Amino acid sequence: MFDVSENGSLPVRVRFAPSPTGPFHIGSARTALFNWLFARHHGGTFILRIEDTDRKRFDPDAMPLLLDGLRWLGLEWDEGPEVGGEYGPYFQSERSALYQEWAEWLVEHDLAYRCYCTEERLAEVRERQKAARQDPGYDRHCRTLAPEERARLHAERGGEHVIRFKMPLEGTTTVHDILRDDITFDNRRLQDLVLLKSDGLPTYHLANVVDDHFMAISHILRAEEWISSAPVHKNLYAAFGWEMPQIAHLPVILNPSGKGKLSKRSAGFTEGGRKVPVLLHEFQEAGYVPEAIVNFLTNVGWSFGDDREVFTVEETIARFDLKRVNPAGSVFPVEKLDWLNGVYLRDMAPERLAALLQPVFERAGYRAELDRLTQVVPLIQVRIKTLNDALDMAGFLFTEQFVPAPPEQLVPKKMDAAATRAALERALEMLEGLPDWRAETQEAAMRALVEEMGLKAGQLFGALRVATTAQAVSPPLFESMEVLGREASLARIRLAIDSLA
RNA sequence: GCCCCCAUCGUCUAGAGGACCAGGACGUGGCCCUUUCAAGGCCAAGACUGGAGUUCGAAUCUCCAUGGGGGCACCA
Repeated sequence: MFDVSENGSLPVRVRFAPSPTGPFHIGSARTALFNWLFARHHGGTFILRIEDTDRKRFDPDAMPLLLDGLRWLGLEWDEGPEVGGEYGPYFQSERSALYQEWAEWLVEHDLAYRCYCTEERLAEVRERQKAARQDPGYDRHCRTLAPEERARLHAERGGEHVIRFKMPLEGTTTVHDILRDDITFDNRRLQDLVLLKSDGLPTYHLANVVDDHFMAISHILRAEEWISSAPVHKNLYAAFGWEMPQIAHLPVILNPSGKGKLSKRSAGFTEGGRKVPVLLHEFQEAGYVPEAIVNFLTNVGWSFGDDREVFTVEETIARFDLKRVNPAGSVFPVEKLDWLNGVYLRDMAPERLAALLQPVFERAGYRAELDRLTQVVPLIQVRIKTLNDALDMAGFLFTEQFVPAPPEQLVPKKMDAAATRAALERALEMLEGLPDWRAETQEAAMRALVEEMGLKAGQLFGALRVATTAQAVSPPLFESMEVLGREASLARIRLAIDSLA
């Protein structure tokens, strides 16, 4: 039905094919991103296909997480759920008839067979193999059944069976991987994989081949863990007489703190004692922005060139080249994401940052109006690496019930409580008399006071900082006080003076 | 156990036989700036896993070893 003589000249059609079994993992997001970049670079089509053939692991929360996540990252799909397309349906659960039809076709052509083995027998076989130190795998018991025996088993099991692929028993299969060139497998090591499960639904092996064919997929970009089943897929294409898409296996992302690939279980603690986000929504909740995540992800396993680390998606699309993907797995460099996110936050238009900050403050229980946030942004923009950092940095500007710092924290180095109190009293007096509440006006007055009292600027400013913000670290003092407002600032200073009594 | 993939600073990477006593970035350390914290500027330390080949010449090619990773389901 598709006359594909020259695969390389076909229009580029790639798919991201997740299965809705849980939250959206950052590694999957990277696979999606690379597919998307590849499609956009070649002016091709990016397809989203939902591989929901595992009824046991299906998770109803997964779909919204997935779709929202992709959209949040800006990875719009051209065909798939909610947008449709000519090659649908895009849910595998709605394509059962197609898989059954082609599985039967294989059986009819003696390229696959019905297997009646029970799970118990399969487990037994595995046990035996383990005991005998043999390679695990199906023993092909049902591959060569005599017709009578087959009929007997069919009746005995009430017709329940799976369909298995008849792998060639000899020879080798060579798969051409775009990143790794030819990979050759010994067919004797390969399995008679299940194609159609006893519930009538396909396994990945059948579904991906049938769908990729009928959806006219030109290139498969999938994770490295599929390498070992690639030769079976290749044989399946051959059995069907279909041309196999070009294929590239993307490197895995490894766990930052230990061994193995990055997984949900990696969400432990890194050396710095910080929680490592692994799921896309965790990155979102931690206050990372999508542009930073996209930029960050393109730097893992791929590099822009020209010694550049920061670039726009448009630039990435223009340059993206599969051949530059590094086949080696890489540790997830979280610290670099913090830096990059900070870069994006600093370069962002202040209005936009204010808008992004609003929901963050509100979720944290603050009442944060946009115009107020807009005043605050200039004070914190260069000081935050994630949106959430703004909470610690500027929360004091939004609290309705101010909780003062313990009095001992008010006392600067080389001063005692009495001296601090005296300094604050004098400062209060001067601030109260100021003609206006601009930061410059405050600063001029306070610098004069420093002179007058023979203090160091850091001492007075430090005491005022703790008094007005209840923090040892804050945005610049006078700008903070300006935004805080005269009354609130003075009230907090009075509170501090009283606490030093 | 078997099969497969991979291998450059702590980490992410550049490097496709001579331009490399190996470049960039994050992180780290130091200095400058400075009211705290950042940001910014300058500087520094820091790597071709090992061994055999091939070659006039190897981080780059080949082989072996080692190390890391992935896979061996009626999960994807």
